Amino acid sequence: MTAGPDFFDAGALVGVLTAQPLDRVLDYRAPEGGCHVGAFVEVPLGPRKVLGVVMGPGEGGYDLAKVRSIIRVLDVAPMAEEMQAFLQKAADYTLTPMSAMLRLATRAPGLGDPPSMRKVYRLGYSEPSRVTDARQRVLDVLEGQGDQAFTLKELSDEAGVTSSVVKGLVKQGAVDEVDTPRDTPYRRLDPAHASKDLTEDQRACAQTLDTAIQTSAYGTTLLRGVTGSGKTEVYLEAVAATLRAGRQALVLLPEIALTAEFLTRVQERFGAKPAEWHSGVTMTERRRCWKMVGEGGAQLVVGARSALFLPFRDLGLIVVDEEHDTSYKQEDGVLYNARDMAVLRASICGAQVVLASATPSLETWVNAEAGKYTRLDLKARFGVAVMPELRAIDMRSEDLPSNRWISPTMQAAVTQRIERGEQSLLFINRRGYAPVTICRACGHQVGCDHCDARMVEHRFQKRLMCHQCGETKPMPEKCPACEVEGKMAPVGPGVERLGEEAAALFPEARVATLSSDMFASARALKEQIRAIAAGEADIIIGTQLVAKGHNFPLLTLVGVIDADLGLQGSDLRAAERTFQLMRQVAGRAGRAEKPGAAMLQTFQPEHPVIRAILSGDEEGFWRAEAEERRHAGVPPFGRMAGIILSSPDMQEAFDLGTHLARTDAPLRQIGAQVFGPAPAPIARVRGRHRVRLLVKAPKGAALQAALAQWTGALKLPNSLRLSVDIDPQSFY
DNA sequence: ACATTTAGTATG
DNA sequence: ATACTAAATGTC
Repeated sequence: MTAGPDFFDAGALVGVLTAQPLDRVLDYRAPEGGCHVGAFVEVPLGPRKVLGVVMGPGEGGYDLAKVRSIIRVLDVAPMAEEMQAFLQKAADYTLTPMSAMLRLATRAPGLGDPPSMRKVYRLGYSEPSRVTDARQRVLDVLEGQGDQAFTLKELSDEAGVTSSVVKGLVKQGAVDEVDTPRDTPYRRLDPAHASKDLTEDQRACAQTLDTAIQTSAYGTTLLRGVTGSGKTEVYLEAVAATLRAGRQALVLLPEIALTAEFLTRVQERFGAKPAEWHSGVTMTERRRCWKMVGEGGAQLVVGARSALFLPFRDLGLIVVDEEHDTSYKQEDGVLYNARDMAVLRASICGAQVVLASATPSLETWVNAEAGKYTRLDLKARFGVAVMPELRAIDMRSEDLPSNRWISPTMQAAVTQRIERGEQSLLFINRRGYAPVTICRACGHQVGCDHCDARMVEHRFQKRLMCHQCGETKPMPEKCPACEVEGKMAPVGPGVERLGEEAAALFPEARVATLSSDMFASARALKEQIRAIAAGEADIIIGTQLVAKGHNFPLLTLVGVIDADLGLQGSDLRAAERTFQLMRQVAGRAGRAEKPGAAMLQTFQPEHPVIRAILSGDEEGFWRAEAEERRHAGVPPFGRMAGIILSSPDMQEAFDLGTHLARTDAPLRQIGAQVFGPAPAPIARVRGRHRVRLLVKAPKGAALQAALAQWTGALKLPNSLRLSVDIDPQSFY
């Protein structure tokens, strides 16, 4: 109980932030024994007991007779000053109440539980009467790990014996059974356990990262390298350097499905598995992870984006693997981009960030070009990869009935593969239901008269609507550009529809469909992928999912059904996404010795993006795309925000949106424009209709302040909810 | 008249 | 969030 400016004696007035959605600090009296700033506490709130954190001295100004007392200080590591600063800055940036940030940062069950005990096992002092094989393995494991304690499960698994073998040794005193607090430290990771032989290239990159880590200062590095170039080995060396420096490391992965494989690699490199943090982890394990991260009993955490809000004590490195992946953007609740928040957190606590990707996001590429990030390029390990033959199929000259998507040219190419016993992949770059209206004669897409966006068909109203500004018009009979009649068609083939078409076109072929919403579990999906790799399908139909680093040795043709869907207009990142997908998918075709080909069906073969993809000029693509965005004043050369209004009543949400759009004075003040209201990217969530406004502001503008002023003036009815999405990712 | 659902409000 | 109160609606 040290006194000091951050300590409050029993009965002193302190300010406590609770995880309840009251966006202010409430006054309480310090408990028996006093408390420090940052202490996690249990406080009475109305009739309930809730979790809170001591923020500082109380504000006063509230009837002192009504101030209640903190019930107790919880038995967890207090919130570090850096963590508090991080949450505050993240709250300010994303315009999220601090209470919501605190909730994010305390998403572990049973934090307030009294400490309970569990049994762990260590090497004992007496010899066992009979040393069987199984018993010897148990003793070997314990001897190999020094003074490390194992749970019964960890020990028996590691030794490959049943728990009764361990229990037998306990009875004889050869193994010690000790009661310890329930949440035990994770096994130590040994940075020297099994250093891999790195290539010259990898070693150079690892060396640069090592040097950066030794500065103990903030810095961000873009680590570029195609699949198979050994990015993982390089950043695992950065993890090793961090562990040697005695600091903690965090590796963020975009998909839970990929963590199991990654954990194995960590174990091979460091001799033990790291802590894990994602939605699939059990409650008990979550609590252990949270507590141990705070106490320093976890050196490395592998997890999903929310792991960024764990209470690290001394975080020295954050790796964001596949940094361009869109799943880093949280799309409901607190809206944040984990990649950007990683950089923010690192800059506060003096950590290094490694952004790893084969196809970085444009934001990251621009930051690297500007010198804000260090850039490291890994060359392909096995010499220059053989690029597949790339060509466009001009859909304007293909003879194709409406509602058919596989062109005769594509069909011929697939037939050829089937005859040769090779596989074809038909790829759809489509997310959600977002049809585009296109003229099948000239390729013209119907655009909005007021915006840069193209119009999409609205299912209920049988009209075209601009999802940027909400403008509608009837579906035109003839093409506004080439005047041909009856060729206007909504484009939007689904995976299922494409699967049916393939089955009809190739009745003798085995068609496998890969779509994330078609599998109940990650396991079922993995099994399907394994079966395909083994040659149990002739034609694979897939979405983004197949672009994610699977190896199909028999695959020699990739056909992109709708290369245009992503291009032009409604999504500012669409060109970038299309490009990234093509690069990944093209790399997929013909990885083994058989030569591969990629074909893109397009109505716009002269489009710069299609041309850049076909020519394979990566840097050229980024430069051209950056230039276009600079001209348009959109991210990263301008700022954007979305305002999402949700209500059970669509009209109510629209009305408020219209009202907001009319009272945009605070935004005009900073030179920002408002578009909308229009249906939000996800127009209905749990029975609530969602309407969105888009705000576009110049780069230097004080966007958050203006938005706060703008939306703060409203008094919302209970049924309506408003949330602000800074740097939105979805535009459909 | 009473129970049941719904909307609104306060929480130190 | 959540527990409570007040108001509105429904049932016997």
